[in-house]
Amino acid sequence: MSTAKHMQREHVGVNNATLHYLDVIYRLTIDGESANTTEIAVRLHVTPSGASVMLKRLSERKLVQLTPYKGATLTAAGKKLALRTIRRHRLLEMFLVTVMKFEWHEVDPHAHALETAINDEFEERMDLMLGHPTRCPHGHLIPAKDGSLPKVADVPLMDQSIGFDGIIRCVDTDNGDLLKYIGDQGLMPGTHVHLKEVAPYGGPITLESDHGIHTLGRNLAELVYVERV
Amino acid sequence: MSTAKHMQREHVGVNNATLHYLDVIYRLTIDGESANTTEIAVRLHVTPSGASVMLKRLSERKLVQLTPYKGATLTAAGKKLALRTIRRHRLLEMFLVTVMKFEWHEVDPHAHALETAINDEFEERMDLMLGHPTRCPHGHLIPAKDGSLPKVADVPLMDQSIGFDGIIRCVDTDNGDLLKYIGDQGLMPGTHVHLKEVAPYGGPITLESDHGIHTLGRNLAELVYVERV
DNA sequence: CATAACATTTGACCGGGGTCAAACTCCCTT
DNA sequence: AAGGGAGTTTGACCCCGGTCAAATGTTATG
Repeated sequence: MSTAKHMQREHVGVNNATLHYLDVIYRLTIDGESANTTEIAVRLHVTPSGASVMLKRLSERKLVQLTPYKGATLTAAGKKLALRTIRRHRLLEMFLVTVMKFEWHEVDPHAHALETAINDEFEERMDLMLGHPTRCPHGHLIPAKDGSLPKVADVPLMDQSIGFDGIIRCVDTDNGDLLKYIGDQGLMPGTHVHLKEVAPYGGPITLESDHGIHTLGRNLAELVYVERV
Repeated sequence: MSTAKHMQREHVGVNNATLHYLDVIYRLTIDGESANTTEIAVRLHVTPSGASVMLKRLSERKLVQLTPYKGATLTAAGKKLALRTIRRHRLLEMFLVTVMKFEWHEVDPHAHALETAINDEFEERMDLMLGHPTRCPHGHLIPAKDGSLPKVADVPLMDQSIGFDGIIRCVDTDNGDLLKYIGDQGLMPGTHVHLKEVAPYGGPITLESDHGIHTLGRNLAELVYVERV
């Protein structure tokens, strides 16, 4: 009878904690590897033992495929929920920036808190207002309603050689400080960049953009994905 | 360290369930009476025994003043949290209608799901975008940041006599069906109405507005609050 | 190949928010 | 004043998501 309850969890056992686990496991298994317990625990700020117990529960709920002592992957059902959460997260980030005028380095925590609180109608209203965006403000892909991801030509900036010309497509971090620093230099998705120099032995790289010359440490440069023009 | 965790609960023990209890108790004690366990339970879709246990916990946390077998009221701390939740709920409703173009009969469940997920920054951003509104779309007062409520001259439509002229200020229900019905007739806050007739023995009333003549059953008419012009 | 180092799981426990059934208060009526 | 019925609380129990310490599995290394 409770409309409110209906909105908070449509399937029994699919609640905030569950969705956050699935989300993290999805990210850790994108590369095809299975996710190990400790890594999951770290990302969720939980002890490995706690994560271990939760993983067992998730596998009983058929959301996770668990091989004890080996690792976890998502089942089809789990992946679907993970992609839904990620879609909501990224739509929310876009919404927060575009509609509510938050800055790109502020939005991740808000989106995280909201991603498990909204429902289909809210998700669709955002999608509509934003004109069906395919990327979040940081350039991550927004899964479609059916879970599919657009094909893109993003490549790591650090795989390119000197002289490369391209457009920034994604800055792959949720660390607000780093994002603010990078954003303050105008190095956001859409910016045209030219790779001028790569210092040896893990040294900094030098980029040129419309906003001038930028020197980025290797750790920052590794977050940047580009598309060749 | 977890930013996300920080955003979800700033004080230990103040979580969704707690806030929803405080919210309900606040509403039940506005009239000065103390709230009885069964009524709280009904509103939260919980058994009276469950509510009883929770009330004890809330009183241990000094959010509720509990007199066993008598009833509950809020402490200053509990009231503050309740008012914050109500402020967020009503700002959200306003936001959903004004910015996201939801209809007034759709927004309550959304706002309910979101009211415990947002934080100060989000609340303030909405408040700013909306120009510091003092009422939600249904006309309920939005508590200020400090918990204070604006003084208003709302009176029940049903306390007025035939010939009364005034402006609808509030439609006091969260029932979507009723709201849709009432809204479809244009009887929303701001509408000028003239009380033409009151049928005896709990019969319907007849109103005149810019949209024409309306006949409302007593139960609906009792939800309407007006300001004399 | 044994063993150390590390990752993982288990076991005992906790708090939170529920359930149901039984016991208890309160208060109204006879 | 005594009962009875409604409302409330308690007790025993449940699931969920955690903790810590101990046991166990896996793997790399000398």
